[in-house]
Amino acid sequence: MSAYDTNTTSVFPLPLDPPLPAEEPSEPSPLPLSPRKLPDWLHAHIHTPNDLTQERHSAVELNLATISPLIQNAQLNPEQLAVVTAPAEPTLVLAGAGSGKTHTLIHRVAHLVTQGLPPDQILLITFTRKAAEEMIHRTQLLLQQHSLKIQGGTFHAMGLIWLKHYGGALGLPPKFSIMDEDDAQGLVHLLMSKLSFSRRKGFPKKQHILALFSRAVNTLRSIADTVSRDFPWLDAHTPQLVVLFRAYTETKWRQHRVDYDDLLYLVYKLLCLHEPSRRRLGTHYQAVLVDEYQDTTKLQSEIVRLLGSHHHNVMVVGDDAQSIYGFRGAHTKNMLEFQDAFPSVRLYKLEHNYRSTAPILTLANTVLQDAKDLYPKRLFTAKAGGQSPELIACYSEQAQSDLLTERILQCHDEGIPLHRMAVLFRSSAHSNNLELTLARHKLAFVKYGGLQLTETAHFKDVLAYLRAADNPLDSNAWHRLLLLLDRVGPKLAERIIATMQEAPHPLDVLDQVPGKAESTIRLLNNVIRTTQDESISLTDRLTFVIKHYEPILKRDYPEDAKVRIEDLKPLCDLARQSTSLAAFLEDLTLNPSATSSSKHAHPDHHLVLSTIHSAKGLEWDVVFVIWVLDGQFPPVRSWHEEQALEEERRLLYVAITRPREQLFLTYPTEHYHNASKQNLDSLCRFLAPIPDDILPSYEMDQA
DNA sequence: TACGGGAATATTTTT
DNA sequence: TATTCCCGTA
Repeated sequence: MSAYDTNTTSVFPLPLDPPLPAEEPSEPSPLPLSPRKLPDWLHAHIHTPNDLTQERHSAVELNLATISPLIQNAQLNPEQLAVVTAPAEPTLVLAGAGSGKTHTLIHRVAHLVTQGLPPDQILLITFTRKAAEEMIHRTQLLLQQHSLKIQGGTFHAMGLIWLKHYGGALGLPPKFSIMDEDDAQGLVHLLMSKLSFSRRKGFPKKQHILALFSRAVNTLRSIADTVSRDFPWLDAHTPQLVVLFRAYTETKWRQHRVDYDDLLYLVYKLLCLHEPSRRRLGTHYQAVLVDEYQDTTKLQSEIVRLLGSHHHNVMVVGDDAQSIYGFRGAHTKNMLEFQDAFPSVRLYKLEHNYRSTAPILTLANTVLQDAKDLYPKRLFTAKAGGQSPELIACYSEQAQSDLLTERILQCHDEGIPLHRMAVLFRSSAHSNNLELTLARHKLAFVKYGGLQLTETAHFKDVLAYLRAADNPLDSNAWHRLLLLLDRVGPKLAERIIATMQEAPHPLDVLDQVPGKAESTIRLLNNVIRTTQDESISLTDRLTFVIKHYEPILKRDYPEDAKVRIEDLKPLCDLARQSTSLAAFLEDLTLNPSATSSSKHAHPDHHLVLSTIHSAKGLEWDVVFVIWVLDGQFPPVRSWHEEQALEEERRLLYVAITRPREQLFLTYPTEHYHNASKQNLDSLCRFLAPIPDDILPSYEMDQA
């Protein structure tokens, strides 16, 4: 950590600069119109199987002497070994689904360590929390004591760490808090009404506005540009959106708060503009490894580029066929553009699938063969035999749930533990009926991707106390708290918050609010002051807050107040592990699953329900994909957008490549779609043209 | 200005 | 289908 200690105080003149120019910047070069055509450089670096053979031999001979037993024992195939022992230069690894990507990456880390690179100078970044956890965990298993020092996590988690140490150079205060999605929406909503951009005149909803802002930041484009590119139907509101974005940015900054995108954007800005920081970070990390690179946004790939600008020892791993975060600004072309950042890039491919049986892989390849804009790649497996996947038409949603329950129990009886089976679906709500049915049969399950405990009202309320204590400028927290009080409504709350923002001692303002709510506001203030008291243990403070909140909870939720109080218990357990209030809150916003993980400490005997997005990188013996009904998957709104449809196809590909042994695809043959007022009755369009010998289909009997 | 009732609406996916 | 937003009333 020594590299962090010095020179964080130098002031770089960048105070209230909004992240993006309000005026049009120089136009980035437009996308090539025929993205089907692959860039020339890609061909230049393609290793045909023959090339690979030569490459791998030289790699083996060169490095065998220095490879530790760790790597020799790892049973890497030649392609993987080539990646593991690749020279320290820009490297792009195209790794197909189930090709041992993580396995390869962690052995690459082991290789670097055995080559003498200090573990704390290796940076391992991924895009999702789950992938990060998995990778760090497996690295620890492999490297034991060394791994503790390896720097790794999600882009956002790393961003936070860097900003804490170097953010001062941007004028960022040493202490700032992180906004979650809800906070961001609340703030946008507030500013909208302040600026009287009423939704009446067709002004977009806050979710959409935020999506737009996020897109702009993640693609490094101006608001106006983003509107015309990605949100053309909002064109009439561009001037207001620009004003709103600036207000949003300035308010965040004034309140010492950063949203998810800021965690990346500010790092980007720091690396761009503050040479000392760039040099320090760039030389500190001697090797940068990025997983799931296909899900990287422009903003993230720029950070990678800047981090590697000194040593060029950057390895990125990904699979363009599994790029499923386009809605967040990721694009398959980001993967191909790696060359722009590092012209001397070498390309490696991992196409040997170790996960699935041949019939499953054939189906996966078939789904992908009509895909557009993808790097040509065909997975193969040595796992011969295996059962064909099955497509099963059910006559209703309930029938689908019943069928699944039956099959799951059947597999369970055949000796497959519950946690080695998973049900996957396009969107979270698709599992609602199934969840009820499973519960009726007393089948234990965990769900990834649904409404988390952290998103429930009572949870957010309690958190608001902690957040207000941690950062008295946090207007969302105060808004929430003040509205819990009787006789305080939006107007009064807003007035109080506005006064607090200006005051040198914000909390003192609360003691001087005249009017009917005077005493309750004072009481609230006392609670906050106590919560700030670092001499009391965090757990005790939390217990104190909950005690104060209890009567309010009983008032607002008289029916299930007891259940909700029970809900809050795990929070106390979690608090015990945190060193400070600030650390606790950070952990909670960046890692909300920590709450559920304590709740499901042993998901060992639980069936897994998951959105396909959350399932990426994971595998099970048996996988059921439900709701493969055109209109649900792919959703109706993607029907007329080619790009969106392509992403849906890749999403299906991700789902199909999850199982090791058995794959079932099910759908109800008929379902009324409320939003579009039409009846959905056809099979998912990507599966419909597939012949029976690849995907045998069955019809469920009427009960 | 707080609050409750009724109507409109649009409905992913993650950090 | 469930939320979210708007408006009228106390």
